[in-house]
Amino acid sequence: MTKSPTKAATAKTPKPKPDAGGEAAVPVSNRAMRAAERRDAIVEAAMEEFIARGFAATRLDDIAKRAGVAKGTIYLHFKDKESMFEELVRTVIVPVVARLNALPPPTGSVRDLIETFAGNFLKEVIGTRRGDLVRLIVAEGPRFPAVADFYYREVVSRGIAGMRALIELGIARGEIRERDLARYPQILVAPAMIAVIWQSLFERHAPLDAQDMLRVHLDLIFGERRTT
Amino acid sequence: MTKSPTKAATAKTPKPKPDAGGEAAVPVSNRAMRAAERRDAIVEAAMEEFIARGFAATRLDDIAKRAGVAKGTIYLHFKDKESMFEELVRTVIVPVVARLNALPPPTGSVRDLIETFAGNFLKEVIGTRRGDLVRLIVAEGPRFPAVADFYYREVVSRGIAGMRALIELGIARGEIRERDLARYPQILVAPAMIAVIWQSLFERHAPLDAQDMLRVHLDLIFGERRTT
DNA sequence: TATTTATGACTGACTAGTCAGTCATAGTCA
DNA sequence: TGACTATGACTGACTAGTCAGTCATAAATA
Repeated sequence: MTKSPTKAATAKTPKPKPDAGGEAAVPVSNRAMRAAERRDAIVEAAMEEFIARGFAATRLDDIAKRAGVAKGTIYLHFKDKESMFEELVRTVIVPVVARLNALPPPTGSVRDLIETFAGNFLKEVIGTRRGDLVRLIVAEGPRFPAVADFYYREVVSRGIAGMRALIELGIARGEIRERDLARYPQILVAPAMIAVIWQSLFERHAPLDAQDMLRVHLDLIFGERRTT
Repeated sequence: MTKSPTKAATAKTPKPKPDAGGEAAVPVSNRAMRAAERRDAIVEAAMEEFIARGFAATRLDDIAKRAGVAKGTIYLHFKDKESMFEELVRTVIVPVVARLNALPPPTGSVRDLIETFAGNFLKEVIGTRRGDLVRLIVAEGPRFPAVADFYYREVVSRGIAGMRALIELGIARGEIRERDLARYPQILVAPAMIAVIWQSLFERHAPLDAQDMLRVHLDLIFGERRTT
């Protein structure tokens, strides 16, 4: 994504930048647009590299090369490697949170709600780049309190609160038996997190059918299986 | 640190005198003994540093200093930084696995067995150095296939197999309703893993009563709470 | 042309790994 | 037993290399 067809071809390109055809929308100045494009390319490249090598072992030269940009350009957008990492996490996570917040169409049973949510999670996180980001946060969190704080505030605490609300609704409606579950929404989420980590580490040893696993887990919580 | 004669300054063994006689059994030569001691000191120091900083950001100089040893000494025991890391993981994990293998005294209900197991896990892993090691493996696994392989082979696959056996026993005895659980022992273990990670990352934001959480989870699996 | 933006060669700090030399200990002999 | 030699564990200064961050210069843009 954002691979932006153009500049990708190394900085070498003499820039056949005719823009003749009218390049569609040019909302901001052409210049600002290209700058934003570059920033995105850098973020994407950095994400790739950080996930693959971790913070300390990632070289800015590699990020620059992958982004098709000179190293100095990175410093036009970010103060240093560390703050780049922190901003990166924010940049990638914020839209996901926004999407999840706009989720619940209050229809059907609580189980349906949660199942929909799990489906989205499955599609959008487990086994994707974003899943790897989660693993990266787990990995680097202790060395980046700012990242851990941010992640807790924006993702974990909200997620826990949302899940708790759903659980309480489920209890009130009689869908969920175990009343103590509301005290530990982590239990509801745990298998999904495990699936994320499993895919990163052990997929090649023993592939995991995350979807099916989550279904079994929901059966456990909501009682007997609902007829599919 | 002042090279002076008593460089042994580390807590490790002032060892002012070899005292030939006393010391009951001195099976190996004094020399070999001290070498082994040093190796242990290095392993311990390396564990500390790797957990705190991750593989790439850890300096061998720091490990040496913490172990009270010169840098060159490390290379008498390990080929290089990478294989030191790998051996370290083995060294720390093997005894734990050994202990777990010698565990189940086949008494009581399946729930009792699992509860005992969870209690041990709580005491020995969650919130301890070993828990941090687990997080470290999650963090570095993708960059150290050898470590991930080892961990999968020695810990994960055995743990999953063991849990599956317990679950099947529980189903056979009618203690566990959800038959599909046997296909995903991960579900049984997930909250414990989450607890490990939570303690590492979010304890200061929101402390987690892991013991209580695991109890609730078992209630979920085994049906109504058993009278404590 | 003047100004803004991008480049990449360069620098300086830092570190994994080496190795010639030291010295406590084990071994040998008178 | 005491003296003398051999061993090899240990040391730490050093080398060769790496990489984050800088900045003079070039390119693009207005």
